[in-house]
Amino acid sequence: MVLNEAEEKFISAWGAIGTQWGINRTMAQIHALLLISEKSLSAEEIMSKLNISRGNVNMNVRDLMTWGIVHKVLKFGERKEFFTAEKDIYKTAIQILRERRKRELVPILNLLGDLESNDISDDKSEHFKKVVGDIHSFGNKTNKILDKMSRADENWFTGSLMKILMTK
Amino acid sequence: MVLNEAEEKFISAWGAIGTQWGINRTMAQIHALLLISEKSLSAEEIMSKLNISRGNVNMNVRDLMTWGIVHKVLKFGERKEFFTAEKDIYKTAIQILRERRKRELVPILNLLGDLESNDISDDKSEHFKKVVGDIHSFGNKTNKILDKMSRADENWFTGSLMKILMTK
DNA sequence: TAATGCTTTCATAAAATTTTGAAAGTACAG
DNA sequence: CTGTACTTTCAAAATTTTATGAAAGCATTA
Repeated sequence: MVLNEAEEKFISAWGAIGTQWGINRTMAQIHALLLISEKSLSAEEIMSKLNISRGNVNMNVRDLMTWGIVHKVLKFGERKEFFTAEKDIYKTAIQILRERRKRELVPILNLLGDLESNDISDDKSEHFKKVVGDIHSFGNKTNKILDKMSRADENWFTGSLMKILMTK
Repeated sequence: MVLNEAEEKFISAWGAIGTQWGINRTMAQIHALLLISEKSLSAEEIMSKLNISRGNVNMNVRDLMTWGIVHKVLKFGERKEFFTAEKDIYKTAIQILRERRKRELVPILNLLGDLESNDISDDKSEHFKKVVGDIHSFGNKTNKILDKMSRADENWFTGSLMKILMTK
């Protein structure tokens, strides 16, 4: 149960990219492994292919499931649980976009709103208000765009948006 | 030389968001501090406002400069160096987009290309080839879109793109 | 009910990242 | 050239994050 060179390179690269984007390496590697596995894998198999502990697999697989890009698969007659990754890369990307928007962008927009409305402090300078206002406004626009994008279909993304951009 | 409550909240939040996106907390906080400082600040001032060491300031400020979102300011008659952040949040976002594309997306596209062309390993399955191919193709499209976007002007982003998306 | 086969938890260990601060480096002024 | 006012470096310390694995939990089967 060993990975070949190409598979290893792919998994390593996925892990490295994940790290740069604030995702823990092992979680990204499990995702990569499940992507390139045609069949769903058991915890046992993930452990042995990536050489990691049971607890580590359990935690990271569950985390991947909260992102909605890995799913549990139950096989008839098998007591064990198996896991599989969404294989459509477009769907995967949209799902990550959607989750990050919800988990990270929305909360900071709320905070910026608070900073603007609440009179937390009297000595807020005009400059501070402007910076916060600008970021809030830009963030709101981005939020709307991402929200729409996450509802658009793939054809729109690779077709219309591409054309609009490329003919500019 | 103390920050008020609103300023502290803003800086903390910026640091927290940075962390989630793979940027070290202090670096993000220095950026936030420079954003809300109308005047450029010396290393000394950053140290005392954020309560961090000289070395830490030096390393992170230099890193922020490599991202092109913080700049050195020299004042006549002053031996000291001062630092300032780009205050236009749109320009800042585009600059970060541009750098991440260059530093992170381009290298992974190169690797995916290698995995496809080189015969690194004989036993590459059809499924593996498909996954790598799909990701490569999606990555290439995204790369082109981001490249174009990073050249577009703000009006296009907040005007045209918005309209296109909102009327869908 | 007890044994079995598996999943989950979580305190502790290990690893990775970040921070410190003293020493070395640099450049300018006198 | 020497002193001064700064900046930079980097080994070691502190902190944060991640991983381990044994024990507890939970169904199912005998």
